[in-house]
Amino acid sequence: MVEKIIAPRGTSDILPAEISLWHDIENKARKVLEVYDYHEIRTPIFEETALFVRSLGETSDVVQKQMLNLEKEGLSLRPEGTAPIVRSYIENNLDKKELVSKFYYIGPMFRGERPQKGRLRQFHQVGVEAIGPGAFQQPFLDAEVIILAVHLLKIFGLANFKVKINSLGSAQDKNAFGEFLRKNLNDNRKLLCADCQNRFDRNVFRILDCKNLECKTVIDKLHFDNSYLSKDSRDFYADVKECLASAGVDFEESPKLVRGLDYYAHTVFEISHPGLGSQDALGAGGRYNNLIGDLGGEKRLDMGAVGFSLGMERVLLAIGEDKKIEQLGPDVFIVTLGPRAVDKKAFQLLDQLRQAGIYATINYHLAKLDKLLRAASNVNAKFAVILGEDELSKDIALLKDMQARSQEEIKLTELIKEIKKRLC
RNA sequence: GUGGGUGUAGCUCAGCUCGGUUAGAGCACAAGAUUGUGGAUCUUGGGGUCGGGGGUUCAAAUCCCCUCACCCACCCCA
Repeated sequence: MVEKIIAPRGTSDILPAEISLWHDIENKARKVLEVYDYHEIRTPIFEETALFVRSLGETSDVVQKQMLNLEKEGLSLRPEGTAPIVRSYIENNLDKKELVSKFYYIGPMFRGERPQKGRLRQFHQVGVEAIGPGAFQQPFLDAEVIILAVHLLKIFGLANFKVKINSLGSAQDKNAFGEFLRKNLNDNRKLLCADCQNRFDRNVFRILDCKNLECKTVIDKLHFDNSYLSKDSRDFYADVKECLASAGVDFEESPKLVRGLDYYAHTVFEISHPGLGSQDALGAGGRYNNLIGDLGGEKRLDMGAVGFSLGMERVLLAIGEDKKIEQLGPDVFIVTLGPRAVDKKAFQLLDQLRQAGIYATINYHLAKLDKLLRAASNVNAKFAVILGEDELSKDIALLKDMQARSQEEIKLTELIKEIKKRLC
């Protein structure tokens, strides 16, 4: 007995039956993204491990336990899209070549987590990054990116999602925020769960979205007054909110919103959907000005950068089964009844139809007429062309409209013209 | 990485608690009723390493151990 080889854990095949859903959201996404002046970039699926260690943070869980390393030393499959794009931006000197760099990407990401609903080891993201010097520190870019994310989700047919935003402030403010948390949580430190005891030193922000009930009550007692934000940061945040409001984006301020990746500062946001269960984030993003310098870009240029990514599997989950796009069937299903399964003239006709750009297929096996018509009906064919021995001897075909259930004899020489006419 | 659940026909599942002839149902598929006209009905039929491996037993889908995969939650995140 030969041992069966199965797909690796946490991966799944996207079969032809469901690919139209993917094409649909990819096509819609590309159209909207181009309208917003974002352009596709394709970076490698794997990178130097050091790239992610430096950008995501050595202590982040993604780096510590979720990275899929390749056997070739020092390489890892990309767990996210931002760091590779920043790497490419710097490596290709785009900061010197263009004032404005607005990228989008669509593709697979990899994380070695235990699979769950809405969480795979190979998953797909569509995301954007807007990077540039000087002017790119404007708050309208934060707003633009959030508006774009919302626009995409709406175009995908989603409505029931929630946008939460927060500001972590500048790098200094973020430190102050951390101090603020440590100071105010210190008295109740013993009430926190074991995980949070750990987080207190390692990454105090993570305590804010702990699901433990004890921790939640402690956190709810905290009073967030943005006092740790500088005046500039507060103004910046206010501008972002104003832009969003005037664009009609329905958002909710969430002072407890923090992100797990180290590189975020200033604006952070997250879009969640109630139908997704425990992994309810459709997408998330924020501002990461410092990452460019941290990865070796020129600090003197005072870079600005902001972006987001959406999880495509989660988008599809949210869209739900009921929205399944109907499979488009062939325009023409040729039914041949000759002694051999496929008659030569029928095959020629098939080829001519295809050359004319008409979606056509044929029965490749010999069967009775009723079975073949049933087959044509099962694949949603618009027309059946019946070519039996009678028809072939007279150089005609029976053109059958599958929906109207009507049929008529057409000369073979005029068949393609007639089909074209009817398809219009 | 931790906890719980599930795995039986192409699909959805029953059977397992309490071991016992040839492991079932619905849907799907195939043949026929209808020798060249599709979505209905009826009849008949093909299909199974019971996830995999090991153990207990006269006997295992059923009990025990190991393992793999999926699902849900934790963790983390898209």
